[in-house]
Amino acid sequence: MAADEREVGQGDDKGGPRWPTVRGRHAAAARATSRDVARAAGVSQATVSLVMGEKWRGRVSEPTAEAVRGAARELGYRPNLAARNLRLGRTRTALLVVPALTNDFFARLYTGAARAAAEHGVGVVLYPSPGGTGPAPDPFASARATLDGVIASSMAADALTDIREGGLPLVMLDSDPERTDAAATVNLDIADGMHQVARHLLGLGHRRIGHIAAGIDSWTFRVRARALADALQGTAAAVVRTEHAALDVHAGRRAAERALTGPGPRPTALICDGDMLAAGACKAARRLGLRVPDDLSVTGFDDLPLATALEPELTTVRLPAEAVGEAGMRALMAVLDGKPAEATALPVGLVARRSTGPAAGK
Amino acid sequence: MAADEREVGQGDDKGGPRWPTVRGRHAAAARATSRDVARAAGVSQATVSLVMGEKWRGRVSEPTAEAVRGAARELGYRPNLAARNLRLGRTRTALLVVPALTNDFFARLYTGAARAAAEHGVGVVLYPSPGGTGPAPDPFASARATLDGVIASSMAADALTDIREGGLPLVMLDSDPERTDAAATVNLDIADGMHQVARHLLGLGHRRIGHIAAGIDSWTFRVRARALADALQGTAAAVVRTEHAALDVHAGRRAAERALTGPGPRPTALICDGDMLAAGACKAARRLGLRVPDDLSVTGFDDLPLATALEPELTTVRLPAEAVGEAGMRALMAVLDGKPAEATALPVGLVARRSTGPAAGK
DNA sequence: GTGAAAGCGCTAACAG
DNA sequence: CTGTTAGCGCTTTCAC
Repeated sequence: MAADEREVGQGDDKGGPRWPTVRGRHAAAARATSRDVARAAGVSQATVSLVMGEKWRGRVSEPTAEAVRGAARELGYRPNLAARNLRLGRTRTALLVVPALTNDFFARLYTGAARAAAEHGVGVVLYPSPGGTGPAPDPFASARATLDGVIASSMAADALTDIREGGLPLVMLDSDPERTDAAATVNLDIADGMHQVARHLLGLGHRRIGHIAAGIDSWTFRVRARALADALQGTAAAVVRTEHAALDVHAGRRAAERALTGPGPRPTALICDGDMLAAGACKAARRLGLRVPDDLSVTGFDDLPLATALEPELTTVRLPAEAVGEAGMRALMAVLDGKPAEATALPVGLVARRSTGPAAGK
Repeated sequence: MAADEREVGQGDDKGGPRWPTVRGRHAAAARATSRDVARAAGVSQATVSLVMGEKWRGRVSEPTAEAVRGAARELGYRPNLAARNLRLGRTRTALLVVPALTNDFFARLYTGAARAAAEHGVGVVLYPSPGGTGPAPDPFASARATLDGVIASSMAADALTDIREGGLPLVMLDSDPERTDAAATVNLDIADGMHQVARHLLGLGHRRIGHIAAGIDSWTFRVRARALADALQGTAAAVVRTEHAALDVHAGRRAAERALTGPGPRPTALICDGDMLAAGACKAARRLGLRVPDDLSVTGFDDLPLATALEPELTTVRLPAEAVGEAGMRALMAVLDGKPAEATALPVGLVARRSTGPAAGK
């Protein structure tokens, strides 16, 4: 078929208008190549390459350059990326692996990464790993692009073996900074975020705390549990109940129901590992006839748009997702340039809204 | 620099171990090529290509094939995609252009498209257009991959001129089926969805309806307004108020406040162009001391996870996003195969939940 | 200041 | 059954 296409596209190489013409079976115009442009402009193909690559200063005369640009415009010339990539051996493209698309955190992460990449003339291809935080199967099958490097966010440490096999530089985001062979790491100060939540609740007089934890085995959630325990250490408060849930509203609601109706004293506050879980907790409260925040305080984590879609709005921890994406991409660029990459931990901040209030009397 | 790399990687072409070795400035292993594999297996480079491409049956003996596979594994050989793409003239990669990443609809769209693509051995690269539904600036700068085709969802008709310039086959999703030069179109029966909403509310006795419309100039929202007017035509009910809002919760809340506090009789039901707007409407109601659904019924559109994150859960219109993505990708595959693509319109369905109820007695 | 030429790594036709 | 060969379109020396 490729041969057929050549036949049709180049059969009249030495006469008649070569372009536009029909290529293959669907009526798509055969793309002009730099040789076509050269011919049209009456220059050599190399000159076209020089001009199009903005490398002509002092090598090609101004009128010639202008002629080339004109011919290129005329023919609708667009350089063939496959050829350029092959020749250059690099693609100026990075892959961003995320466990989910649905989550606004990752959308913002992408935005930041794409911005930083653009500054370096690099593109970003998103790969939502089908297995969530678990093993990421061959992203090269999906994002078929040849890649210069990979950034992965919030994945389990061993989820990236397939990807690492590609031998590409890897930057890990929101992941265990210890147990990793990534070239660089960018993290959030998750522990501090949880400390802030705990202090906030402590200050409001809460002593019996329930923890709605994400039932996902990844660094970011392990840190949350540990930090919460740390923060409560030596205070009058304690986690009286921990319930695990998948990261969605329904699972969060059921976990919160368990936490609120289980044996023992009822928690006056529910700390949730994510805003989605917190939304579920709010639903659970309402169904149990508890008012938020009067009877029950609820905190989230992430500050997704969901946090302000609810009423009352969620007290939660704001994660600088875009900054993480930017820092991650910059780290990758540094690695690609052979510069040493330092490990970063970005600050996070509690956003106090209406879902938390003073602990109910007693 | 590229020259340097070649030097380092291939300087000892005729002696010593060629692989692994150091390439460029960062310590990444130079990738083995099919020639390296051929040398290691003691066969010609073409044979390697045949074996790796699963095209060896009846052309290469079993032992030879096994030797090649062994050598490839040994060397960690991965075919160079840039080279393959250049040679084949196609990349088996499609671009999916969406106006937003944050929206679960588009996440599901991607899932469906990726599944259908995988069946054809095709990859999907996601391009979240920075300008939302507006003009999509050069996605080729971002997704640097060479592409075989483009699928665009919910974009303004003239937002794709840059993309179309690439001369690639284009399939449009959730877009005006008339005013388009796309090779194929896949749509949702949005009008029917709005009709269902109207009938539902009519049946509950609502006569004064407010419309919280998306202030976005795209087909999908124009249809909603028109269909609503159609559906109410000749009934006892009418749209007493229309307010426009950007597609987020806050804007939705403000628009709903305007609709509920403006002059004239207050609507007993608010039809919203999207679940996010409906979430805003619910917040507005609560702030105005109105109970949903007792004092005010609210409907959404899309059936995002947000719809069930709220309490009460939203009555909304479920859009088969994954099916749209699948159909879109299949249409693109058909176009690429030169087959005629038929225009499709997928059915949508009302999901009645707790945010709608009987109209409050006059 | 411009052109000629050498490949990047791969596939597919063709020759043995 | 296996090897040789001719490029895909581009970038980058190197001659002129």
